[in-house]
Amino acid sequence: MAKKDLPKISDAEWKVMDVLWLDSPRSALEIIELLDVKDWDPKTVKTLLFRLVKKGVINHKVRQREYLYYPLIDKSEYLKKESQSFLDKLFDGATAPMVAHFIKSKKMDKKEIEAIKKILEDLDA
Amino acid sequence: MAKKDLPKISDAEWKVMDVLWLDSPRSALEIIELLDVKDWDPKTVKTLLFRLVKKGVINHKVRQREYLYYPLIDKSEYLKKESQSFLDKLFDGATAPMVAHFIKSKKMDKKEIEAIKKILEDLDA
DNA sequence: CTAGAAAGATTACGCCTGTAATCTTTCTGT
DNA sequence: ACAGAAAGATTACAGGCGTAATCTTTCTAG
Repeated sequence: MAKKDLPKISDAEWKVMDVLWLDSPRSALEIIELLDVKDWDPKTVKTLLFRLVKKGVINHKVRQREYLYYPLIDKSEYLKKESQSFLDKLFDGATAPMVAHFIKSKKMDKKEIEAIKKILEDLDA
Repeated sequence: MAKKDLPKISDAEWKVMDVLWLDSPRSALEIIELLDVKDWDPKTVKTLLFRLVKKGVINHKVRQREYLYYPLIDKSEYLKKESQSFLDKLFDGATAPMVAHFIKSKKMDKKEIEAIKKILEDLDA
């Protein structure tokens, strides 16, 4: 289970993946419309899809004369990987200080704070 | 106070900055020795320093025939910026789910958990 | 059946990055 | 005073990325 070989996904590619992770398969057209980035040329999105296929992150099957794209790798894999490198790079791998940073800087409302407390309590159990 | 114009720092440059943020000013030689990355050619580090100067992230003053480098921008500025984009990209800006992700996936020890609880308690006060 | 539209495939292009090598200037030791 | 070392400055170079434009193939409307 060598999972270090996750292909790298660039920021722009990530936005495309977010659409596919939400629901798939999707045609190129659908993806273009569902993207939160509205000012990309359709050609640009096609390029990103092409690169993602080449990298082995997604694949497509044919429906008539267009493709339906779908992810080959779970978002959770990438979440784990990206979270880890974020943690390592900015907080030298130490979780608590990182969490502290966010808690202190992001001014969460009561509800969010309670949600986190709940999670912590459950850990104890 | 437009602070959006923080120059971008690459991963390799970040490692150099970590040394300077820890303590400065430092000569190129000192930086090379203090880096946790040991297999970089000294030339590589010089290049990174050069680029950082060009970007306006650090500066240097002359001591005899060598330079002493020091940061012009606080680490906290970059922490804020990078944390925010991490949060936006992976968790759509929602802090609580992000924190939950780390708490659940990172298996912190008792002490870390207590530390975070403490921070949360203090918020309430 | 044919011309234009629409999908996908290929190519483009400049900037950033990682990773140095080479060139230039300036000390330093003999 | 001069040669070699050492710092910094400039140049290199391939691969990734953002952002498309162009080329090719294939449908579809008349």
